Order: sequence, then structure tokens, then C-alpha cells
Amino acid sequence: MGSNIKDVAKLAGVAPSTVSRVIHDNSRISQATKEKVRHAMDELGYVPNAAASSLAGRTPRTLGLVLPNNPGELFKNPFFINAMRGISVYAQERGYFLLYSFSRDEEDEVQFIRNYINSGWVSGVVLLAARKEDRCVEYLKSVDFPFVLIGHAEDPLSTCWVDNDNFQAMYQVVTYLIEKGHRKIGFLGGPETFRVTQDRYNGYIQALNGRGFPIDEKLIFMGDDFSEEAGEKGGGILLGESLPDAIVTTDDQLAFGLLKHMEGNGIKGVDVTGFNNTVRGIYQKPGLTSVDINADLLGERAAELLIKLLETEESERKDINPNHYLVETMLIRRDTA
Amino acid sequence: MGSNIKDVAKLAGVAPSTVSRVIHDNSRISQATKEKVRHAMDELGYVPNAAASSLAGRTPRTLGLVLPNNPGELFKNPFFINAMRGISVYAQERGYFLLYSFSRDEEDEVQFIRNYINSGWVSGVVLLAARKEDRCVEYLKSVDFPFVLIGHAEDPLSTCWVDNDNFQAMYQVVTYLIEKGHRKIGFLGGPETFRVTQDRYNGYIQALNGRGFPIDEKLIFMGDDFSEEAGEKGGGILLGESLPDAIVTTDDQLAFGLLKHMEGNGIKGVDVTGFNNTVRGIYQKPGLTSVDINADLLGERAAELLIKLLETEESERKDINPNHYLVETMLIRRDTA
DNA sequence: CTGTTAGCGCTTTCAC
DNA sequence: GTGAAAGCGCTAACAG
Repeated sequence: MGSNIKDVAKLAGVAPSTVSRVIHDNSRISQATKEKVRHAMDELGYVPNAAASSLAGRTPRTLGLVLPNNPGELFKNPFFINAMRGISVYAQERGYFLLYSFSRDEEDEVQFIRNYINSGWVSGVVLLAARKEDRCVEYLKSVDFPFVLIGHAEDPLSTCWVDNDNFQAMYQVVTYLIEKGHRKIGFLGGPETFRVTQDRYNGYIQALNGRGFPIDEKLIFMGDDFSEEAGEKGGGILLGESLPDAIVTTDDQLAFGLLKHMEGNGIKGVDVTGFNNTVRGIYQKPGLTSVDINADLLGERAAELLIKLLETEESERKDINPNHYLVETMLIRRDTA
Repeated sequence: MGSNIKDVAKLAGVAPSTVSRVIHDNSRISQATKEKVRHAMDELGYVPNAAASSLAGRTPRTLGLVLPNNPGELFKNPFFINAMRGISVYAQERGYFLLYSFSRDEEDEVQFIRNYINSGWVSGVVLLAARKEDRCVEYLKSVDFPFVLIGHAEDPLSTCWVDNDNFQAMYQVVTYLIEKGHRKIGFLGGPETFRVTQDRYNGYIQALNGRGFPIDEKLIFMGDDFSEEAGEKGGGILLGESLPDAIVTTDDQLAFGLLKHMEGNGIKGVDVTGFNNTVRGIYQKPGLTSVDINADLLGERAAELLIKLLETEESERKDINPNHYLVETMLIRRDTA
């Protein structure tokens, strides 16, 4: 099939080790030989055998992704495919291959990671969905294997991660509503145990406080989960006697539930915003105003950070700096706000 | 890090070669030693080093996917993520890893495939979007590398492929409309150079002919592409003097354009169907009746076929049988039909 | 600056 | 049935 390093060496009239050095752009090779060798490589259409290279001690230029296998979520939310594409854009440019797998559950995921690592195929892992007390994170830390997290890390100092600035994102949303003239603004969030909920909640509080507007406890509701049902329930509670001007939510699903409640009860004139810029929000009537989390860029940054991590000396990885990126969000205005 | 074959051999009190034979379930190893060795493997949590295995001559248990980088399409159409998941489900079960990459253009794709192959990482390729005279197909054939196509092959006899039965799918759609009582049924297709257009067109013709209904040339229109604009244009032509009872389209985008034309011109009472069960069709009002192409299963089948191909003797691959699968579609009824 | 050499972990003849 | 040994393609000392 393809040619090997010996063929190249012979054609260029040098030793295999020299070719290897040229491949890795070793600084102590003369310009002349580099040219010669590169020429020979081109002529033969040579591509290094990654398996051999990895076996001989190089860290393989392959990253492994771990995806949850949640059909509903996968389908409603373009996050995953976009993040995968973003990762791909950066990784390919840097000559890295990408492995992916959809897991059934957390158990599965840890097993995949084990396989990734022990197979010798992979040199770093991208986790696309962080859970609380994520066992993958624990495992990767325990074996000290390089990884990066998309989402907020439990231990943000000793983990590499990439996330939106959720505080800032919600701050912007609320500020936008205030500028639109709204004063009574409600908050409909997911479970408060989640970091994202907290951050977005804080952004909400701060945006109001900063302008000297009071916080009304009665306008705040946290659901048991991120579902449409939770959103409906929240609507029932937040839209009581007197109507607020607007309600911000931390998830499009919650917003859909809220809108459903409003429609069902003939409630009008309350602005609503979502999060994630989900496909449904684009095409339904009324179009849902929502925060786009920029999944593409989240993916790109994750790849960038992981590759940076891989390419720093092992001894210095502990204090890689920066160890995270914050990716900006974009408020997409549609009919509901 | 992980243990290697020698460790296992030592612990089990056998030679490395014996362990290797156990890994590959060689028939001439006694049951007793197999047990012993498997026990040792478990104890050490041994996972074979895929790089070494591949280097030593085994075909690597890794498949490479090639995806187009069409942001719009990727986003509107859940086909890709679903197909990827389907592939993953089957491949993982059989112990195969998956590599993916998004290409910018056809040039890119061929380059990726070259890299896949020459790197020694990959033993087979899945092509997720077949074009006419696809250069990837040409290249893969020219180097005689195993691959499977999702979509219809130009040369269906000498290629492994997986596709819907597009004839049958459209036949069902039209039959459904006939049973609903419609008689005057129009056809709005993509470019007629495409195989899918042809197949779906034939299904349309056959369904009408089979029941003895006449074909009206004036009710047939093929657009220049699969876009919404082409759909609008088609609407302008098909919805002339007298209105048909229904129009079947070969793509949701075409259907959206058609509906837009209808709405813009106040045309009502014409049933419309799409193809691909795109996200927009689910959430817009009115909900678009559409054919779900079962991308998940398409992916699973593709993986199945490719792995079957890889696991048959090289000399017998030419006449692998069957060399394709047809995956059933499902008509999803919503508001428009 | 470049060549020589040992070996990464595994598979596969070839012996026994 | 099982072991010994060579070698897959590449890299990383060690020489010079």
C-alpha cells in the first residue's frame, strides 16, 4: 500500500531517523536535507503510520469525544452536532484525528474512556456534557489523563474547561428587557443545584440590583428539571394575580412550557426568553427569543485548549494558563421578546 | 499505565503468543488455558493496545466517517447526527472505534480518506453523503479500500450501500393520499438528474398508474435544486388555474417553499407532503406531513454492512451478498396532509 | 548535523 | 496445544 519511512529515507539518501526528524521538524536538521526529504515524501505520497508512531512512544494525535445518547436532547438541541463540528475544525487544522462514541449511561462512558486510553489510540478526551460529580471526570483525574470539559467544572482551578459566561449572558438578557422598558421581570430556572442555574440566576439578580430595581421573591421559580412540564408548572406559579412584564428562563424547554401555559390560559403581553437557541424556537409561532450559546466556538475552544494541554510538557500541565475559555453568547431576538 | 500482553502472560503462566491467541479466540487453545488467561486479563484490567495490534498486521478495528460541512443542512436536518448515532450503536457493540471529520469540500474529503488509510488507523470508511460521480467513491475504489455508502450508489452492484427504498416510500405517500380520497395529485421534485428524484418520481407514477389514475404532465415539476426557493417557484407553476387535491414533494425544503407560496397567495385546501422529517416541519404551524427516512437505522445498517465486509476474506469481498440494505421509511402525519 | 541501534506491544510463522 | 523468535513502522537515545 503506502510507502514507509525507509522508502523515503532511501529515496532521499538519508537514514530513517533523519526522516523522522524532518517529520517532527526537529531544529537540528539542515535546511538542505529537510528540503530533500520533504521532496521525497511528496514524491511517494508518504503519510506516516500513526500506529507505529504512537507505539514508538509519541502521543497519538487523536482525541476522543464522549457524547451522551439522549435521543430527545440530541434531536432538539443542535448543541452536539455543532460542538462536534467546532472541535473538528480546530483539530483537523492541527492534524488531529477525532474519535467519538455515544454512551448509554455514565457507566458506559467510563468504560469508553478506559478503552480510549488503554487502546493507545487516544491522547486526550473531550467531555461534552458535564454532570454533577461526573464519574468520567473523576476517572480521568484518577488516572491523570488529559481532558477538557465543555461546561462548568466542579473544580474549575484544577480542570481544563470551556464554557459560556452564563452570568454575563443572563445579565445581558435582563438588561435588554430593562431597556425595552420592562420593570417587573420574573426568573424561571432549572434545578438550583446546577451551576448553570446559579450563574444565570446571579446574572439576573445583578442586572436588576445594578440598576436599583428591587428583587421580588414571588417572581422567582426554580423547576425540578429542565423540562417543558417544569416550565408549565413555573408558569402557573409566576403568572398569578398580577402579571409581570417579562419572564427570563434558563432553557428553551422551560420557555416552551411557559408559553404553553400562557396560551392555554389566554395570557398575553408577557415577554419570554429562552436559552440554547433550539430549533423549535426558530420555527414555531411565535418565534422564541433565545440565547445562542455558540456551540461551534465552544467546540473549537475546547479542542484548542486540549491540544495546548497535550503539547505542553507533562510536568507543567498542572499549571497551564489559561486553563479555561469563556465563550460569548448571542441574544437572538424573535417574537417573544 | 495499563498492563501489556507480557504481564498477562506472566500472571497466567503462559507465553505472550498464547494470550494473543486467546484474545482472538483461536480454536486450537484448550478451554482450560483460555479460562486461565481470561482470568488474568480481568484481574489486570487488560485492554489490548490497538496501535501495536494494528502495526503487527491486524486490520485496525476503527471505521472512518466522512461528513460534509454544510452548516445549514447540518442544522436543519437531523440526518447526520442520527446516522452517526446509529453507526455508533452498532460499531460499539462490535468493538469498533469511530473516527469522524467534517470536510469543507470534496477535495478535502479525499484528503481525509487518504490520511485515514495511510495513517493505519482505519480499516473501512463510511460515506454519509453520496454525490454524483463522487470523487471519494472513485478514490476508494481505485485503492481498493473497503467502504460503504449511505445513499444510492452509482454502481449498485460493485459498491456496498444502504438506502431507503425511495420508490416504495413515495408509493406509500401517494397511496395514502389516494385513500384519503385525493385524485388530482401533483409532484414537486428536485433536479431530475438525481437518483432520489427519479426513484421517488417513479413511485409516484406507479402508485397512480397502479390504480388506473391518469398522469397529468401539468402537475409535475422538477426544481433546479432542493431549496425553499425552488419550492416556491414550483408552487407558482403547479398551482395554476385549477387546484390539485394534493402535492407530494421530495424534500421538506421544497414543501416549505410550496407552503409559503400557498400562504402568500391565499391558497387553501391543498394537501402537502415532504421528505426527511426535518425539525422545522415538526414545530411550524401547520405541521408538515413528511417521510422520516430513519437515519438511525440507516446508520446502523451501514455499520453492519461495512463490518461484515471487513470480516470476510479479502478474496471474497468482491461478491459479498447482500451488498446493500434497504431501510424502511415512515410517513409522519401532521397538519398538511 | 546525521547514522546506528534497540525496542514500543502485538501477531504470526515455525518448531516442538 | 503451546512456546520462541522475528518483525510490523517508527522514535529516541547514543555515537560520532
